[in-house]
Amino acid sequence: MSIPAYIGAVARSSTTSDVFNAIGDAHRREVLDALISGEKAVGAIVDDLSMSQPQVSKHLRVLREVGLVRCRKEGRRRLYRLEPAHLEPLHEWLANYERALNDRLDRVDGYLKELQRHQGELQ
Amino acid sequence: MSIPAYIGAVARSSTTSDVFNAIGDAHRREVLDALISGEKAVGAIVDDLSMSQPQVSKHLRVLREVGLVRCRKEGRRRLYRLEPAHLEPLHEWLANYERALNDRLDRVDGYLKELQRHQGELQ
DNA sequence: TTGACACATGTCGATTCCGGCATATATTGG
DNA sequence: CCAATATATGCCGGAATCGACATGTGTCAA
Repeated sequence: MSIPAYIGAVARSSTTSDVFNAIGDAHRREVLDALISGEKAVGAIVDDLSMSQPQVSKHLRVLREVGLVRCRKEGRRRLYRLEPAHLEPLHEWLANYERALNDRLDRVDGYLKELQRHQGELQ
Repeated sequence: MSIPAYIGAVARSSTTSDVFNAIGDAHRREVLDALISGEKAVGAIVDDLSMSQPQVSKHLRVLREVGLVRCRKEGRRRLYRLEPAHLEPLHEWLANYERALNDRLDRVDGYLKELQRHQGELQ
C-alpha cells in the first residue's frame, strides 16, 4: 500500500496577460513594430511580416487585451493602431533600475569623497 | 490511399533566452526587485520573497544567462547583483515607441486638457 | 441573395515552461 | 574525516503556449 501521495504541480501565478508577458514573444514584438508606421489592417500586417493570418489575429488579440493596441472597424477590415501609453508599466519598471543604479553610483561617489577626506587627514 | 500527410506543429522560434522573455515572468521580476537594494546571497532572496530555494536558483540562472545578473562566490555562498546595463535592449526597444508616442502627443495633450476640464467641473 | 473577401475563433498536437521534490556538489567547522 | 550549511541541478507532472488547419462571422459587391 502506501500510495505515493504525490502533491505535484501547482497552478502558476497566472497573470498571463500583462504587458511584460505580451512583449515577451518575439512575434508579438514584430506585430507591434509593424504598427509603428501607423494604423494598419490585419491583412497589411500579414503581408508585411511572414506570418499566417490566424497567427497575426491571435497575437493582436493578446496585444489588445493588455491595451498595447486598439482596434477600429472600417468596412470589412479592422484597423489596428499602437497605444504606446500602455507601455507605462514597463517604463516605470525600467525607471526603478535606473534609479537604483544612479543611487548606487551616488553612494560610490560619496564613498570616494570620504576616501579623499581620509586621505587628506592622513597627509 | 492518400495518407493524410499531416504537417502539424512546428518548432517555435525558441529564443527562450532573451531579456524580454526573462522579465516576462513575474517571479523573475520579483527576484530582480529583491536585488535592487544591492548584492544578496541566494538565501537572503529566498527569505525576502516567498519562494523555494530551487525556484530562486533556477530563476537566477535564467537571469544570469541573459546577463541581467552577475554572480560572485564568497565562501559557500553566492552573491548575486544586478547588471542593469543589460537592460539596454529593452531600453532601445522602448525608445522606438516613445517616438511614436511623441508623434501622437497632441492626442495625449488633448486628453490632459479634457482631464483638467473634468477636474474643473468637479470642483 | 449569393459569393467573395477580411477577419476572428475553435481545435489539436507538440513543445516549452514552471514549480515541487529529491539529490548532487562544494565549503566550512569540529 | 564527518556533519552541517549553501546552492545548483535533475527529474517529474501538469499547465500554459504556440502554430497549423479548419471553420465561423460579418460585410461588401454583383
